[in-house]
Amino acid sequence: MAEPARVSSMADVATLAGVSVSTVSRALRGSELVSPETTARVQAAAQELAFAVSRAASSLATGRLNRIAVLVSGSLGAWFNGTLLDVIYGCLHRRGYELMIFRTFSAEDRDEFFATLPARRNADALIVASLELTGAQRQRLHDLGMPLVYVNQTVRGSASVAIDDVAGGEVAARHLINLGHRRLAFVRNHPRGGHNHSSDGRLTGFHRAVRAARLPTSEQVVLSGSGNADGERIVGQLLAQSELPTGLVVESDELAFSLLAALGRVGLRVPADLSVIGFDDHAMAATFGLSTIAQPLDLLGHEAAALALALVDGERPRRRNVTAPTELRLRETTGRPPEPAQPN
Amino acid sequence: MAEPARVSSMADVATLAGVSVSTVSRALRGSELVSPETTARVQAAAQELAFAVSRAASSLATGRLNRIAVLVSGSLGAWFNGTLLDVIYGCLHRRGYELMIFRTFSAEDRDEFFATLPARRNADALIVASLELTGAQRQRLHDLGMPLVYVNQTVRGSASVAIDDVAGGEVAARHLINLGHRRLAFVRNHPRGGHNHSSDGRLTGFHRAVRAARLPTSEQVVLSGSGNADGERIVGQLLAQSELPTGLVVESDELAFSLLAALGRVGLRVPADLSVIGFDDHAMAATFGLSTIAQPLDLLGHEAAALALALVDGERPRRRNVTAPTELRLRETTGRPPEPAQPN
DNA sequence: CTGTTAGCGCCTTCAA
DNA sequence: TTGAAGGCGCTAACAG
Repeated sequence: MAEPARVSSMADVATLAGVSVSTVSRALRGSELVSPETTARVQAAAQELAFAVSRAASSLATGRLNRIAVLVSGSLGAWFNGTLLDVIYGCLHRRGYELMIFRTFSAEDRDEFFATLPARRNADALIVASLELTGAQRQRLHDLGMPLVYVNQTVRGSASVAIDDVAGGEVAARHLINLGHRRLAFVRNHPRGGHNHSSDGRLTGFHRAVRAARLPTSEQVVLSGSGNADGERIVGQLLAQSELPTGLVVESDELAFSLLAALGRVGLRVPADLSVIGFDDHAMAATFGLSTIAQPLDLLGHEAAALALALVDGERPRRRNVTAPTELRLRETTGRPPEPAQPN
Repeated sequence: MAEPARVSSMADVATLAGVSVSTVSRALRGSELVSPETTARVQAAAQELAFAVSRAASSLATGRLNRIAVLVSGSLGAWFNGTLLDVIYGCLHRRGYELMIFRTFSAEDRDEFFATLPARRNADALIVASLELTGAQRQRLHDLGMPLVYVNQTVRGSASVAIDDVAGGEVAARHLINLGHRRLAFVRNHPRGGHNHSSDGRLTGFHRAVRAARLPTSEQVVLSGSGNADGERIVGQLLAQSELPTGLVVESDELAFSLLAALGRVGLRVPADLSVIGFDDHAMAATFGLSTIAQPLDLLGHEAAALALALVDGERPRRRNVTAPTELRLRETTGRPPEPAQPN
């Protein structure tokens, strides 16, 4: 940049408007203390210079960053992350807050985050989204001394917003059972080592429904891939069964899509031969007619943002731990099982 | 927050380490001027206090924000935005830069952005991603006096990274023509009023291929929906034709998915009755076997970030206008036309 | 209603 | 190799 092209600051605006810097500061923030004429003059000057406040300087002076950090795991392009961030962005923007993103892919990323704590002193609050954390890590976040909100994860002593994965998994399975299915499978995904609370919860719900219906446990199976595109592998496991399950409860829609495509390739018809229900209500679920358990990302995002902002404002929100409802969204991939249910 | 829980600053670290603030500042940034022992002592103190630098203060002092802003249009969860942001985030993070997002949905959002210019003085550079701008708006961005990089949009006098939409559209159509198709349709999307350069370019390429092959122009049609989920409507337009096209070039994969689902519903088989090729190589394209023209988002993101960083560092990058290649990705939705091509 | 005066926490001279 | 001093641009008292 040959010519630094000095960008105007409040001092320039002040000079142009013929007032002091303080007045500019007040006027631009709409203080009642400034006369309408002065305010107008200041605004005109600011406009003319295309002046924009330096948030860095302002933050330094006030101690408020006007920025909320969100820690996510996995690609920003992943459906869950992208959608959640979008909702949160909207809420924050409306309130004059910025969104700051921290992404972690690997355990190393996580370690780096916890070693450097970049959110500290650089955001007014931290939202932790769907991230599996160790106890020590949670403690460290707690010790940060900044407002903290967890999404899809309930942590003692911290604010949180989450869906009930167990209930969702239970409804998914129960709905198939009520349609007459007797042999079910739960399909899950075991990515890059480590637990996944959501997945675990959904499976727990699945088992609960199976038990409640007194279905023979031996006929209910759990299939697992190692990625959301692992449909082929799962179909392989499926076809290896002595008797094919007629209903599949899939941990997530993304995995269900892959499965659906793989089923189509081997000629299994859905739902004629096999019913499939996903989980999430991914944007593409409606397009492809996938029955699913909808997760209210809108609500999760809104509540998370609202909680964060409330905590920043020093409020004690009435409900620090919000549970958002899931909902069965029936479409075209689930139906009655192929043969009449045989009474065992 | 009952107890403000004063978070430690450099002064605290300095006290604990028994040195001056300047030394802490230098040590923490790895200055060669500080003795190894002192550095170690400072680091230990910082560690103990869980100290993190206030970027606001640091920015104010240096005049560098260490932050790049990205202006996008539409949801952060949209495939293009999410994926691009993810790539850019990675590049920036590696270089110690933050990502700051500005999202615009509507014309009003855009107006707000241009009225308040929030990126000004709050980021070191601005990346404008796939956004249709008026001349006045581009001028205003230019006048911002900050490094500017456009993605998928070429602007005179500014750095840019873009794919060749025309070439992509041409290849898509040509490939169908070479497979024997004679009646083609281009399927596009006319969202919330206004042009779309990408779409226009792809259509231009389509026409070019048609002309080069000397296909009867009257038999090539353009179908259009008003949203990426408008497959049904397009199938309606399709079935209203006196003679069905056998090959469909669809402006984007997302629209193609919706179309594919709608075609399935009316019983049209792909590619037996109809070939479909999309554009983008959306994450789901591989899953569903959609043939498509791949857009190298990775490359676009990397180059955009690299250009922005280079400009921030005052470098004159050799290539200010990068064109990224598209690539035909053949999968299962395109094949030979149903009947033998009839020589006109 | 407006101006003056001090910092906010860090980085960068300049001295030592 | 380290410390002291000043200032980045803004806001928040405190005067007037």
